[in-house]
Amino acid sequence: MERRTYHHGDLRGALLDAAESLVRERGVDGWSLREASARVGVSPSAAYHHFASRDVLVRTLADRVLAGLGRRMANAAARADPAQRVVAAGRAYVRWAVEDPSVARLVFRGGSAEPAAAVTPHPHDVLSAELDRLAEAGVLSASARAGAEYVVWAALHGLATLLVDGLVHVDGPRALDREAERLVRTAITGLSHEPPRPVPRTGPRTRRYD
Amino acid sequence: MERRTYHHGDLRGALLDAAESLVRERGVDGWSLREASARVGVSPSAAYHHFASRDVLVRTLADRVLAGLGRRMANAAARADPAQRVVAAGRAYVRWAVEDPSVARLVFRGGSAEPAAAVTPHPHDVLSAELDRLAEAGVLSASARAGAEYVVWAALHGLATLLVDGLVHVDGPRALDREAERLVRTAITGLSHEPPRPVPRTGPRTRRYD
DNA sequence: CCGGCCATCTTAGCGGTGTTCAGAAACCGT
DNA sequence: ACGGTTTCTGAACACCGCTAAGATGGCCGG
Repeated sequence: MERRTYHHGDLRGALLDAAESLVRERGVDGWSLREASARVGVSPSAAYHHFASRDVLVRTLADRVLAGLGRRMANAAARADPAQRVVAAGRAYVRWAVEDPSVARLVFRGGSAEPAAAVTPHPHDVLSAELDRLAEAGVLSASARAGAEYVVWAALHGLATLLVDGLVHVDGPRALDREAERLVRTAITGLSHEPPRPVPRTGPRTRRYD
Repeated sequence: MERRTYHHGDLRGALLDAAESLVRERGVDGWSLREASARVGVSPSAAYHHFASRDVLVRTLADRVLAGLGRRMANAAARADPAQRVVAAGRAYVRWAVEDPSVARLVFRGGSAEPAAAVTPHPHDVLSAELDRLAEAGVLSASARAGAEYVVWAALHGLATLLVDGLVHVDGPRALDREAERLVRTAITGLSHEPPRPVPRTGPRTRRYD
């Protein structure tokens, strides 16, 4: 990490980058702020002019990384066969987690830097959008659609975390995709066969990765 | 923490108890081994005669706590209406997590003290048993039954972790139960409407909380 | 009853951590 | 050229996990 000037230029961004590498290499907590500073070529205390604490650094990084997941899901849905959009988004979710488990753990751990963080597009929202399509297409009734994003999200998130934490193991990307697809397919057909409810469901509230 | 003898008697157990309280009070990582030792009334280094490291202490505690969840699920299923057994077990899973989020995070984080830990009954196994009942009752075909534990488990685990990590919020225990029930009902009906597969599915492997 | 053994606990200390704070260094507008 | 401001440094504090060497006292053979 060469540095020709006394002032760094973009120390804040560089620290986030270093932290992301360290998370990837050694896990969410397997590194120190001092180490990240050293990697950037700066004294330990320099970081405190950009982040109030190590924890804020980590949570800011989590926010930054989460947006990438949302984009990946949206892209996957966009380039998929119209009948497969949700499935594609779901597959992207768990693939992302498995490809980079440490970073995924970082994000899943929750706790955002800014409460009103504008993470766009948020995974929850791309799931919601796809389910809206399904409702318009008539495969989901109004009552089944209400809160449906939470059942799909829960299923995906569950598989992703079980894999990422090593609680469950699948061998190979093919099997992984199959499992993710089965999950969202099961959820969708389950929802579509749901007995109609009198009052539209409300479901959980205040989704946030914050 | 009085102590009349120089030797403690059951320092190992006392340390696990102290650690469990500390996890409950301040989160999985919001405490130090020194603090747990002090709470038990013992010098910091005493712990190292019973646990190779702080990490081993924590993972041993996780094992101990996990068995409680399995028992709760089994009990809930046992005392439930026969048609509601899986639902009851699932409800127990997410209730348990929400009632004691820090401890749940501890368990969910994974990593066991002994790889071959005989955690009985394991949550995965009680889910499996209930799905076997459903298969016998004919609501699940053989191909739908194969690997179904992972679908249900993933859904439950996803909701539990989303709640525990504060990524979603439901207000009140009623809403919580409703959500958990919807999840497993959706999964079951989704699985029961699954198009039959030629070869019985294999599904993920090596379930373990270790 | 006693002496010694040995598991158990303690004291002291090492290297490393997050964080603070006073001051040096370089950039920037005038 | 210079003063003010931003940005980084150096030293220090309290605490951490962990180790090594020694004190303590329950226990067992005599």
